[in-house]
Amino acid sequence: MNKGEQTRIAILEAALAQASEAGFESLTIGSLAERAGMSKSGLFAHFGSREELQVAAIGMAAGRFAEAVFVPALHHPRGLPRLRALFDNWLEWTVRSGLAHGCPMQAAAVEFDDRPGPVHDAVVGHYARLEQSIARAVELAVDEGHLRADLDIGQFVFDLIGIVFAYYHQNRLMHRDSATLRARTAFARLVDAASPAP
Amino acid sequence: MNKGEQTRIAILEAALAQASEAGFESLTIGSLAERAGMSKSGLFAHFGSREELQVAAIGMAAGRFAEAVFVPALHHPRGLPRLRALFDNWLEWTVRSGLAHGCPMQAAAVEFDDRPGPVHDAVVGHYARLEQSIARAVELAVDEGHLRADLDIGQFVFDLIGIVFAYYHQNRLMHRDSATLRARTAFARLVDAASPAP
DNA sequence: GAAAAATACGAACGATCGTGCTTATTGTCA
DNA sequence: TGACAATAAGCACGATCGTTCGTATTTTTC
Repeated sequence: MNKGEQTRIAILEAALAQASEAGFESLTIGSLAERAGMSKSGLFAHFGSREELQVAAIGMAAGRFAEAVFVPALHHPRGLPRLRALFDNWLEWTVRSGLAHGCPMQAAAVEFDDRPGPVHDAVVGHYARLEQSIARAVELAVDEGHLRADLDIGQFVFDLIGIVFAYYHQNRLMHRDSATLRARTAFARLVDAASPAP
Repeated sequence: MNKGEQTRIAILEAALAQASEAGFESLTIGSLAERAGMSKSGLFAHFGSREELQVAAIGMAAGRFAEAVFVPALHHPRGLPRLRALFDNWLEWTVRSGLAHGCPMQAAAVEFDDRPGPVHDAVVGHYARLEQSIARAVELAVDEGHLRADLDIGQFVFDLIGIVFAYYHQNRLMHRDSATLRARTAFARLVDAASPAP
């Protein structure tokens, strides 16, 4: 690998850590350079602008997310087991990826939900792909007969997103230890309501 | 009312609009002064620091929230009707309060979930009171016999938060028109599962 | 209406912002 | 190893950041 690429990765690594702690708006060239142990101009040369840096960081986060959530879930058999794995990985992915201070993607989602531009588009794209992948996994569970054939998949995905977001809120902001149990309980109820009639 | 107080309110009004559009981190003295139509120093004099301004803005948002969500809900009979009103108002409160670009409280929650300080504490305090008020409304619904006596109220509140957060995500970031219907469907299912056995 | 108090402004501060340049250092390949 | 390309640093820029201070203006009070 080129030297340039690996420092670029190191920079984005630092950027994700920073974004996890204090949001994407806190991604300034100066503070990031200090964290990465290099000069402002040296860091800046890897990206044409701050905005491109932010977009690259979003892409990096999306890659990490896929690695931590989707890849390991593929080792579980399709259907409900894989769906469960997806859910569990989704809950724990920030911690498992060394981003213990919150999901950077969620931070970007809130900060850029109404600011058009490449960063906004990157975030929307990530969540669109995420929703689609989840929907696909639910579809497989229906095909396998693990879930009802007449299930409203879009509604199922909506409910799932709600559980995860509530979990992050209760866990990260409110520091409620009960969050994990609550999320699992909610998931169990969701699956139960979507199960085939006996 | 003092002249000072009313300009202070006007400033905080502008601050909420700004925070709704681009988050609390974007609340700079300069841009806010321009939006409020006064000088930086003149604006600054109303608050000892930027942090105090942010805390005051959180307080203002909390007040607006209570006005838009809780006060009108009290006009509905206690129990399920009031709970429904709370839910509906919660979904629509930003639009109804002129903060059409997103919930400033949610922005603050994500931006300050891991940054200790007065702003963090203010946000946590708001959500703690919010949870408690919702829990009280659920409790009343149980007392009225509208919901099961053995209902896990904490879990119910968790689920409700999830629905609202998923709604804001789908509505504001993803611009899905289906978000409202999805949220209402999820709420109906939540209430149904919590209803007394027939 | 005059005196006192509250409020707003203008200018300036050191620091940091994002972003260009130019120069040195380093890595890569013939 | 030498030549060339890639990468990092140094420095400087205009702008803006939060904040302070002295002064002008307005509001309140007597």
